[in-house]
Amino acid sequence: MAENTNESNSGENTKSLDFVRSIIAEDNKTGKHESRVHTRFPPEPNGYLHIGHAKSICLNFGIAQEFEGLCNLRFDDTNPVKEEQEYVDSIQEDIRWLGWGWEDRLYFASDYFGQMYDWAAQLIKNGKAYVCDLTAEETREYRGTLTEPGKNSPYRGRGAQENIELFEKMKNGDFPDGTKTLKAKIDMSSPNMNMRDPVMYRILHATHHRTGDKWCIYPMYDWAHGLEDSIEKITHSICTLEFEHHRPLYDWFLDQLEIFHPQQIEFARLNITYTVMSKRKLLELVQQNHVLGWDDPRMPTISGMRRRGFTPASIRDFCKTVGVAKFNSTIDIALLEHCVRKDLNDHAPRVMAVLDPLKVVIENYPEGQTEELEAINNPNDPSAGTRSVPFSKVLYIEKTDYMENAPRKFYRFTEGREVRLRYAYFVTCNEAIKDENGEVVELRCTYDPATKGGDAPDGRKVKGTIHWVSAEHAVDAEVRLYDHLFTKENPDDTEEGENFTANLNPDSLKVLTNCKLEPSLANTEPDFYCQFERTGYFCIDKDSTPENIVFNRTLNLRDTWAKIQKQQKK
RNA sequence: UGGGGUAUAGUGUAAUGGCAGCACGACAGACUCUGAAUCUGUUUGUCUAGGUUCGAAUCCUAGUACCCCAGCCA
Repeated sequence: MAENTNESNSGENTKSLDFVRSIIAEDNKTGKHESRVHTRFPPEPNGYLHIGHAKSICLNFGIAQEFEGLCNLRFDDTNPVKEEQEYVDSIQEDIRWLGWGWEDRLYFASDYFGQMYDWAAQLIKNGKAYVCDLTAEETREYRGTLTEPGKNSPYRGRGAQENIELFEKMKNGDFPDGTKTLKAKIDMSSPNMNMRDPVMYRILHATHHRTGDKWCIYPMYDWAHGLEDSIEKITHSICTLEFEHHRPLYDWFLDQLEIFHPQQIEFARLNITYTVMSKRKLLELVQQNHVLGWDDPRMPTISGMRRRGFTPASIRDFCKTVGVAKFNSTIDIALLEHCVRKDLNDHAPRVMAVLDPLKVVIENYPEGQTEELEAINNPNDPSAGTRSVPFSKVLYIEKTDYMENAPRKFYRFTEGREVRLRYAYFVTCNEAIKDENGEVVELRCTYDPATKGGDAPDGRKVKGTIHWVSAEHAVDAEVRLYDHLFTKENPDDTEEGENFTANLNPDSLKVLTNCKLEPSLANTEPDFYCQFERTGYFCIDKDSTPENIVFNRTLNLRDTWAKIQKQQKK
């Protein structure tokens, strides 16, 4: 089932299961559905997948894997005016990238339109459905309100034969859009609005991305979805909470038809702080150019997170960690970031790169000399080996690694303080040279030749170790820094009359163009990712070219010093 | 004020009548050639009020708060 997932836990073990898995384990035990487990992920191809979908994907494909069952990918393409092939393609790419597969079980609701039509005719013959001539507005009026019952449509009493004929004419395109619907005959006074004669088919003279102009009537979700599940012999139809009060209708259709009856189970959708999760809002961000596209690295879309450098394993880990329940919760984005850092920490090779360069001259280092120093690729993974990094008289370090009149707690460069250049030497700063504006532009330093490699033979210690890049050998690059897309935990927390976009973070993207990389980064693969030591995790952006190397910052490293500074400012 | 749901630490999530646990966060310390990682410790919780019981997060009763539903969207 899953192509490269490590997570495995048998659905039968005694570990605590979430409520969905508990239901399934129980059904398995009692032999319901012959102890078969078959789930499905049923996206509508009307947008890009986001992290909320990933939760559902991991749930459905994960359950199938754990219970040794199957999970189908099914496009719920019942509304041609909103759906496009582009989305069909991107959705498949994203699910595969996440590490899941569906073998030959790729299905489309549109392939079932014929069967659905026949079943509708059956309901009509049984007096359970009728063609209604009410307009959309009239239908709304007849439906009643939350506290008042609706009233029967004047067309409710049409005979079966008349209904059949009208329905066939609807199918044949004899009526314009919106003039007729097929409705289920249930109960206009039901306290559940969904049961007040819900629409099963509407007339839509629209070209469908798969069936073309073959159909001009299209089934509504409530009518279609259970049938799709039933046709595919789905045992457990897992969906989100808002479908809870659609379940009686889901059940009603299947009962009337007396066909295979899957069990619908609802769970709470995923919410995360500092971002939005509705397709509508994501679309608005894209269309109003608040972001650069669906795959903007700040977006919570799968494609955005992929471009940002989040790994499939970390997203799967996150989805597993957040759990499954019916409580409407909001997950702290720090948990997502934790899962990403955890995976990257294990696998990302370390390199040195300077984002905001400050020139350093080692005054007592021989002019024109270059030494190759050995650097460890991943301290957490000895098998990653080592590489050599060139050292010379003129270097770059981060501007933030020097401070004038630094406090004792500042372990980096300040006049007279000895620090270690990682894998290189102990170096002492003698003087900071300033430009006419008083800004520090260069550090004059001396090194201790006896400390080559980074250790002092006399055993003396230094508190600080900083990264550096040899100026002569440095590779230039552009680096894009990302931060939360919104400044508020809940972007919908707005002033009266404001839209969630009022909470957009103006600093969510910062582009740095004068970054200096160690030379090993001159040629990298398109999907290369790494850790810039002491800075964060980075990956090559799709905009990167050999002439203009572009890195995205996936996430910064946790930064205790920044935290201390922030506290002192308060 | 119709109906359907849900309430456990700052945020999530376990415990199915028997010691309220875990993760993330926060805080403190150890270690450190990444102020990272790692390790150790601390902190904070059963929505409220009654009841049943030797014993209640769990069962009962009554409240409270929040979410969802009046598309020919899904």
